[in-house]
Amino acid sequence: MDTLETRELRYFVAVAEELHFGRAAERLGMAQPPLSRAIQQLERRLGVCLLERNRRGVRLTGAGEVLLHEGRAALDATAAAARRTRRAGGADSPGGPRNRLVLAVKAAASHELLRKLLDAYAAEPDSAEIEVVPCAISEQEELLRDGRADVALMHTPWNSLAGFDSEALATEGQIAVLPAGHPLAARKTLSLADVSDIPGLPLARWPTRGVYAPGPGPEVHNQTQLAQLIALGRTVAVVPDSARSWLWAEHTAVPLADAPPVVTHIAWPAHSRSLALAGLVRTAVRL
Amino acid sequence: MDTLETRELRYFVAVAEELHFGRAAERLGMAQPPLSRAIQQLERRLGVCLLERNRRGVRLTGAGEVLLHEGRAALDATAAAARRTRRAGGADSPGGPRNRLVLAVKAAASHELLRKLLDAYAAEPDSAEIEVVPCAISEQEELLRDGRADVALMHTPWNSLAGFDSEALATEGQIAVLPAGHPLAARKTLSLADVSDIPGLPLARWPTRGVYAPGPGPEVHNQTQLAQLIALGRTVAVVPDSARSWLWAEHTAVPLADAPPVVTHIAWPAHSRSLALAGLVRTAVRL
DNA sequence: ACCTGTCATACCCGCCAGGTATCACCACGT
DNA sequence: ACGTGGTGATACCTGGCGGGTATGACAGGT
Repeated sequence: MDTLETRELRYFVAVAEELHFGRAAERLGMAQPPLSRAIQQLERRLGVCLLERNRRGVRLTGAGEVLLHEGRAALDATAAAARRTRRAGGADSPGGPRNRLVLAVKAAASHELLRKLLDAYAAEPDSAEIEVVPCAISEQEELLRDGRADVALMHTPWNSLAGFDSEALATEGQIAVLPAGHPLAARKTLSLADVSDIPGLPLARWPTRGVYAPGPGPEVHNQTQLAQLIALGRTVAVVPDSARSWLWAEHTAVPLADAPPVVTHIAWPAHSRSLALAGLVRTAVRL
Repeated sequence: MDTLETRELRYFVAVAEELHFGRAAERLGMAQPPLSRAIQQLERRLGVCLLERNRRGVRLTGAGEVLLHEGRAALDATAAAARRTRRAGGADSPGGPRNRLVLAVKAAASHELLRKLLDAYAAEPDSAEIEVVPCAISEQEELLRDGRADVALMHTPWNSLAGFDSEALATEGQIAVLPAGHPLAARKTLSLADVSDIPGLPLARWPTRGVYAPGPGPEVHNQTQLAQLIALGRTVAVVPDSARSWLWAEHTAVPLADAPPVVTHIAWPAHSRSLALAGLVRTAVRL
């Protein structure tokens, strides 16, 4: 009577994202009429109008927005249940695959810390196998939520720790990376205001979830591009202190006095009860 | 192919909790054979053995334990989606019911703070209606997770804030409540060690999720009972400072130097994006 | 051996999810 | 005004599967 089925949620989320029954049906691999009917039934069962069908297209109502957000979370949770159960399967078969943890990391971030963590954990008795999955920083939270990863190394303030349990592992300041010859490169320390508006040297822009914020600086999408553009005297960047390890001879790093500190956390789904995870976290906080 | 249906999760959780197909089927309002078949199908689709059926009963495998935990979380999330969508429905109908927030509080805890919060929020422009739901402290997290509540006043260290966003609102120490005539009642301050083992005056025991920890003290399940037993000289209790407001003349409160401080938080589901909630939180942190 | 309690199997039925064909509607062209 | 294309809704049919009843297989307790 009042239990939403996963199928209905999948259907609604597809329609709400496409705002078009035909395209949503195609994405779901089905015909359009049964999809229309399913959504109508969903609205009747919830006693709520989810979509506003006016001529030419569909719009979400307030309740529809709520169901889109909550439904995505619910679908993530069920997908996580399936994935984690599959991975746990066979763990009790004698001599079967070892319990395995999937660790999501932003590529090249905190790799010193990561190396130490992996070495220390592997030395522990009864340690599980760790599969390291490099991904974009904006994907880490999604991976944890839908069960593709069990634990992640995250960096505030870029990652949000909302909804996860976490332990802080390290704190570092931020530096401005300038072309070696630049006048400001001679300074002992700089402020954010100093570097945010240098004439002829705009701050580089990173994509956030695939889209670039508007601004004058060049769009970069990997660290090598950034390094080159700085070396060529075309841009400046603000990065955490540990990025010094990949700087070139043509770069100069100057500490930023007022930039927010970057904190590396180990984070995991709040309800997780895995012994292997607990061991990894214990190892991490002891580093 | 690989999407778990809500129905399957409901079935499995019932079986995993009962560890008995017959009783689980009865609880689900269905016959036992289709339930057996559904679980078998689930195991085949996941490619994982969830239950160990030996003679006489059923036991969970490791994968089964994982699915029980993760499945409960997923079911909570879908139930929350349905409830919150229903409540959001009608909010856009002109002149319809105001947007409403459900606030879960432990009965009688932080009632001074609660009163100030409700008054201050009601004075805000565009404030939503607040429905206050009193409940046991162990139920608050469940209410937030399955959508019966939108926000809660929680108290560390008794509540766990795992999986929620929160803001700390107030910190208070703890006091020992003694019978007025007791020798220790003359002391200016006490330590936990002082009160944990007073001859003839054992610490009262509160239920945690309905069950009492073993121990010598009397079992109490509400504040009036506790007050009376203390007044009769049968027990001692350790409570937060704000509990002074309900003490009797026959009680004496003595501060505890080494008890962990009690922090009152306002907490809400981490993914929540409600404007009304944001307003309430803003009001709360300004108090 | 018997009975008892457990879960699995066999078989049947009715419902509903999904497909196809079509309609109703509106915004466009001209 | 009139087609025309593209939208979501309706009508109707069918197959699969979720669910019920009856029964089997098997292990313990007596």
